[in-house]
Amino acid sequence: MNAIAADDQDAAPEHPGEPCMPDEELLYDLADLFKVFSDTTRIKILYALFDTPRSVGDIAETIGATQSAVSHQLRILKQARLVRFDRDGRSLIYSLADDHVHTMLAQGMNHICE
Amino acid sequence: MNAIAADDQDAAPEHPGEPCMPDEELLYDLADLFKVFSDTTRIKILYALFDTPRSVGDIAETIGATQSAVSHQLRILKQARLVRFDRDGRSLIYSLADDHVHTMLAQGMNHICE
DNA sequence: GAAATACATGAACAGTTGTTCATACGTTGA
DNA sequence: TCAACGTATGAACAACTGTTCATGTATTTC
Repeated sequence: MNAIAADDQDAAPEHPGEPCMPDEELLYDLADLFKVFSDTTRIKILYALFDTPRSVGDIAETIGATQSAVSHQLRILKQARLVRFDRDGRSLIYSLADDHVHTMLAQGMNHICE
Repeated sequence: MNAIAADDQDAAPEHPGEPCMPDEELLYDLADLFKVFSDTTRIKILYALFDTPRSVGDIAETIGATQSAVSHQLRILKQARLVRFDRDGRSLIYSLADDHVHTMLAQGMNHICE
């Protein structure tokens, strides 16, 4: 579910002060987005795909997790539109959905290593 | 620190900017950082403080939560160094720790509203 | 077609998380 | 000092999350 509040535009952003308080639903979506990044397995998957598209089995081997666990987490990453996949024979080749994901990861890492 | 994967089999660093697979511990820290942003109450608190330092009671009233719940979450935000506080009489005035927090929130919101 | 491969999915379980309730702590003003 | 206020904290509980195990589905090869 990726519902975006369509009927709520708060004040104009663009200052050291953002709008006061975004719509409740938007805040839920924001929390949900961060939640996807908040698990180690999913972070590992994202980093495994950082610059290399991989099959599910490849991911599992790379990060040292079972195929099932990876598949479960890929479902969540897919729902959040953080990864996408193409078919190659019987394999599904996953990759990061767009550069936004790179940015989010880099931003977080940047904060950690300040 | 700048720890790169220790026991990685193969690596193909081609993307400008980031290593292939960071150290396990760093990935845990990264997941933990995102985890702090992954709760609605904490997101509300951060937005309540986005451009206005506030006391605990003020925060609670602003976001519509109990004082206790807010205090519990502030402890987590403090531990993550996302907020700081100054004393004013018997009140504790909380504010965002630094601009990194603004950036993280904005980045996430940016992704949501793409 | 059947077997094999690659992946997805459901149920169940343990571990974690956030809230409420009650209470303790610390500061202020009389 | 004491009472009142603002905040922190611990325990308990319900809700959620991620893993494993078993099985199902889809695609390819024989």
